[in-house]
Amino acid sequence: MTVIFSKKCEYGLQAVLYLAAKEVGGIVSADEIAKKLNIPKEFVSKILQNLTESGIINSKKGKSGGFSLAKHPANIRLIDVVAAIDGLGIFSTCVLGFPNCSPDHPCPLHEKWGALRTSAYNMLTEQTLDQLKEKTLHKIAHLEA
Amino acid sequence: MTVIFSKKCEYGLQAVLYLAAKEVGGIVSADEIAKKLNIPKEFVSKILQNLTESGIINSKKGKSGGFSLAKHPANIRLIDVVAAIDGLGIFSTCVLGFPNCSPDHPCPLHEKWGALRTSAYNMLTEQTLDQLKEKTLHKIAHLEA
DNA sequence: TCTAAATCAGATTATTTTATCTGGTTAAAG
DNA sequence: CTTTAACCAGATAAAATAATCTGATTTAGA
Repeated sequence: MTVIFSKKCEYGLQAVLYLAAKEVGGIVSADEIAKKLNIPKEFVSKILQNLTESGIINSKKGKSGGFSLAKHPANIRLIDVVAAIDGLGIFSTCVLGFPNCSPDHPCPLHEKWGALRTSAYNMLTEQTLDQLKEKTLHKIAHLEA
Repeated sequence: MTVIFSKKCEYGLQAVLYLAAKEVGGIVSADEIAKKLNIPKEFVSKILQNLTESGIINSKKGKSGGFSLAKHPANIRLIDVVAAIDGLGIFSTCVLGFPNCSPDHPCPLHEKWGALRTSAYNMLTEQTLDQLKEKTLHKIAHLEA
């Protein structure tokens, strides 16, 4: 099998989208996120810790604690989450795994893949959490089915 | 880090491109492929065996044996190699890892990602080994640098 | 015929990724 | 002040991927 984002990154994206779909500033526990998204709790907790270190979300300790977005959802782009978890290597390394793939020594797919990759990068840069709120709410509503 | 194709698939693509860059019908040993592409020999051997089972390449045993394309390079598409090694799951599973991602219950990126994914699929379907021969030769020429 | 060079098949090892566990710290609420 | 529900930190385990090893078989050529 092949992958675009690591599981960590997929879960991280799901989690921040979930946070954004709740009220702004709302605090949500890792337990709730894990249950609603069907993600292993311990795993998502670790990911949420990472995102807290990255400054994308805030954490509140102690009883009735949990996580909330660190910025307004209009100011959190999907690419920020990807960069924090998987890094941006996917947008620069050679799709065929050739070394030194560059305009000077391009791999056979350099141009064609580069164009697609740029489109993907731009899309992830344009899409912010607030723009996806409605769609996220719809998706979440159908998760138990 | 994140990945598009598995290492197996990257190496497999490199290997068939290499075979196509050599004369049609030419036989190349796993050893040569491994050395030229800087791929672990035992690993690429296994991959070449897989591609032989898939009918993409032929193998010849014994002394002066090796591998050659099973069809004319104009009839081998990159998507064929990807399908044989990684499968086509990447073109159907949800980029965010949500379950049941479909037109009925789309994830927040369903449409936008779907468009990009289709472009990628089409590109890999259109590109055949012969079309990439010149570019492959150029890339190979600069691999030792 | 014998040897060398190659593929083939299956097992094994190493590394990375994914997931879990254990115990500690924090803080709200009674 | 004590309990409880949460995050936190680091270790560990499990699974998947990447890589290697061992020995067998095949075949061209001296």
